Amino acid sequence: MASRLVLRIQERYARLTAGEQKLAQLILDRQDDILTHSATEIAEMAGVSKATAARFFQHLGYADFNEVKLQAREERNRTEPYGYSVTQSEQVALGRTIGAHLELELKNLTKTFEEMRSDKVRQAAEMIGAAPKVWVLGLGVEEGVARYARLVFSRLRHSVMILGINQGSWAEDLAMTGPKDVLLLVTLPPHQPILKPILSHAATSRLNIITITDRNSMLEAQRYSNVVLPCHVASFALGPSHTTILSTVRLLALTYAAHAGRSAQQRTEIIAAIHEELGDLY
Amino acid sequence: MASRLVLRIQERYARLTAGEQKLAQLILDRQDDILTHSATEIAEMAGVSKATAARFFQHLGYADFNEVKLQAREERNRTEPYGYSVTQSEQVALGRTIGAHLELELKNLTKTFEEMRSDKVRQAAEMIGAAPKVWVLGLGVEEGVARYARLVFSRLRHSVMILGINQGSWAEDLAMTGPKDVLLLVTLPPHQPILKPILSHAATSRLNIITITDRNSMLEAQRYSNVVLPCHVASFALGPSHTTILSTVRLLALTYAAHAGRSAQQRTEIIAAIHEELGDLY
DNA sequence: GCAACAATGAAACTATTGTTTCACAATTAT
DNA sequence: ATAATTGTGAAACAATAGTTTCATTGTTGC
Repeated sequence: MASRLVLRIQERYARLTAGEQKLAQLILDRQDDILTHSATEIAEMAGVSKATAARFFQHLGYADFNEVKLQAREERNRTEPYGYSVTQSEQVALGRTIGAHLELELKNLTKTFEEMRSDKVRQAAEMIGAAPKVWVLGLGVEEGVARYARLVFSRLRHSVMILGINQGSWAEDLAMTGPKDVLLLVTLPPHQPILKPILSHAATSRLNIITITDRNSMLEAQRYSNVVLPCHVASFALGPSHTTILSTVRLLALTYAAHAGRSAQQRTEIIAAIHEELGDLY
Repeated sequence: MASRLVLRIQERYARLTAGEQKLAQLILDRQDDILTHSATEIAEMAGVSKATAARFFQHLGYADFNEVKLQAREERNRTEPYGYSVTQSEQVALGRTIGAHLELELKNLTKTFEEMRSDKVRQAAEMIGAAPKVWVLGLGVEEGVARYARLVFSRLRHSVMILGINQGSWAEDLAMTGPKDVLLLVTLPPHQPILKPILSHAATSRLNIITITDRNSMLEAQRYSNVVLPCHVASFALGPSHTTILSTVRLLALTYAAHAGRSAQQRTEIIAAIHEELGDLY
């Protein structure tokens, strides 16, 4: 970091006075502190007076401390980098249920994304980009997906919230919505009746509605939505499959991330850093 | 890095004045400069007056610039040693996004289920069948999936509950667990530290643990789990893909439904009837 | 068009940082 | 020992950085 300075210190270290050696040692140990700390702070940390510190840098050949700071800054302006990779594979084994399940899920995914209109996805991403707040709503089984969506998007932008996070808080939450806000709605049959009044209020508040739903509900959804992203949700049992729904949420998030560019990426990095700070293990 | 500051700026960016946006942009572009440059210098670089800069930081909620500097310094000390584990999403050219996304998700699904051992899945289903209670646990992003799983399984059997449904309720919930109960754990990196004590308690309580995780975490998971169902979760960005995770939850539920037979089917019918009674629309 | 209001930079003002002076203590040479 | 020399911190001083005030310029709503 502060290489010139360090070299100079090393060269003269033996001949430095006691107080100066304290300063020198501190700087050798924590080179970056020159960039971020004032001479006064460095003096304090080393346990010497400001006067000694001022003289120290002069003895090293600098006109004043400012020259030290500028040189260190200049030297630092040659650094960056990172990389990353993903998962691997292994063996094969099979069971009848598994095979059938896989087949159906693959078919759902393939159909869904082959039919998906990229212009609609982009339009949705742009709406999210322009929204002061983004509200996510999923009732019943879809609540899980909604929470997932909210977390994924909140890594990419600010002000992403679950609508009605507390039972019966509809009124309070709806009161906070405003024009251009986006409502990301995830809904599959059975559609719950409470949805109607909520959507009606959303229309009045001039929210933009993005609906992720199944193909059969698509026409219905188009009546109240700005953008509909329809999915194939065929399933043997347990009601519709949410696998494709979740995948579509991810596609939308990916598209938004590409749309938002640097800002989204920065946010992601910061959140990863906070995770590290919290001690989360990768 | 000046993460808090950047988050705060992102949140308010749209509402900032022209001069403040110049400052904001500069800081977003060159986050480290907060550490090394004076407010005066930053103001100059942004092309605004010192006054505007001073006001800017106050509007962001800081008492003075010194507070900004100190916070940035502190964060740097916490996070500097590590790199960021974020995928370079960059240009998955916008038009190509859907295709690339589909391709990756298909690959994840295919690999996952081709490698999945049907005996393990059946064993897990049987454990669920024999359990007095089933607890579902997913932290962070996995919480959404956990809630989904809980709802899907609660349509098939009684006593399926989220573990720690209320923040900080770990102790109360864990106190309710008993031998032979099943803990269905969904966890992907970053694995949160709180998991450890919970699993340790679970072991003591003789819970059977079924873990759904990624292949890389598999070995680790085997140490504390009775059954591990590993998934491929490769992703361009946004952290691991949960699509396969969700699909595996469904596979497990399907397998359990087949295992439980008539009892599960009855329950599903009853719940459908209740939905109708509530007026939900199919 | 014209109030009312918000945003801004210049400059006054305050706080902080950095340098120099000076008195004195510690060391060295004689 | 004692004088000369060197290192040091306190404090005076100087230079900068940061904040606030105030007049001016836009902007918005009517």
